[in-house]
Amino acid sequence: MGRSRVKLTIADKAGQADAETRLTDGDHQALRLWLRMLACTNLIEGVVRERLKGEFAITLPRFDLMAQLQRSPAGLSMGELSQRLMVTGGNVTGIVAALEAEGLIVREPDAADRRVNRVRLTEAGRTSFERMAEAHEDWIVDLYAGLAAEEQTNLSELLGRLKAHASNVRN
Amino acid sequence: MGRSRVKLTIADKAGQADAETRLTDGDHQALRLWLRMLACTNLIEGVVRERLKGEFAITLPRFDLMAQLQRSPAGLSMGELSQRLMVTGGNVTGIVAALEAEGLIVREPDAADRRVNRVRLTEAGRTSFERMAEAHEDWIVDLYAGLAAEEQTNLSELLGRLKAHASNVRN
DNA sequence: GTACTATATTTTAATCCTAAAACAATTTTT
DNA sequence: AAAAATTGTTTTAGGATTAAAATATAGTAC
Repeated sequence: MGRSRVKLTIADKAGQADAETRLTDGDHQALRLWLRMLACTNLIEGVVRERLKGEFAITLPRFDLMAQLQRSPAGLSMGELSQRLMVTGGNVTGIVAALEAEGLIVREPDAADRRVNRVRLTEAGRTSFERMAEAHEDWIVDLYAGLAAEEQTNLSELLGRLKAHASNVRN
Repeated sequence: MGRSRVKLTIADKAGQADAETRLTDGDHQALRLWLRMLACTNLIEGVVRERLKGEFAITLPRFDLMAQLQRSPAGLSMGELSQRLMVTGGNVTGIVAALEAEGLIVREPDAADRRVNRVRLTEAGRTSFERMAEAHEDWIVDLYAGLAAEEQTNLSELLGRLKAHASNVRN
């Protein structure tokens, strides 16, 4: 298990890119690969954030929360949102408060269980989200258009195996 | 350019994983691929953050900043750190202040240009970082061990092409 | 040499995020 | 039914992040 010095930059905002340029000879293949993967992901996520903000004046977390609500027209509790978004409850509280202030969602106490707050999109929120989601999917399709369909399948398969293995390692 | 409804969860903490499970038939291949990629990256980054915190009581941004300093023994200015980490100056100010308070780095005014603050690792910081960096590289190698060397090369090549294309799209 | 401009850094206000504590309401135990 | 345990949500304290404003110093133009 030879170990070389690690040279890395992990943070990599969409604005500029290239954590990789920091690497030196002698670094492990896996480390190089990781930095390249991180650079890719940050690049794409940065584009999405930038455009959501520039074209729709919304942040990614708020967009994600609205996406969950759109898929559950009957509404979701704070706890369900927390699970689906895989963030803490306190975090959901803040994002919901912001979206509610903008009139995109409403929050009403559950009749059956008074501990529960039920959240759903307003009509304005639903309309607004639909427009954003269309644009979002187009952006992603364009960003990945550099790879042919077969290559995308190939990439997906490799990532699936990586994810499966890494999930085990985590525990 | 057919558009289907977008169903997605982007946030994906290391603790649980799987933004993908939120997808429905009819979503574009690129969107599915993107969510899988995001899930992978978040999984691995989560493991790294968790272990850095658990085993070394340090955050990832602080680790990254120390990594830059280790590669520049003569020290770096705040602005150079900002460029290399690809974050804003205000962000660097905060991280540097925290690391300085822990005695891992020092910050001293530049003799030639009094606007400049020069930052470098202390001896304690250097020793500490070396131990962490070794562990870090081992973690990454293990996390990627589910893919054979050839597959890692293949993955790296695909990501390289993706990054090149997406970089163009961004502008 | 004074005024303008450019550069380096810090500060401020906003957002996002977590972990842990505090609260409130429901359910279970006894 | 009272006490205990569980569950859902919010609050608090600590980080990380950005954009934009404020400071401080350096360099340029006149």
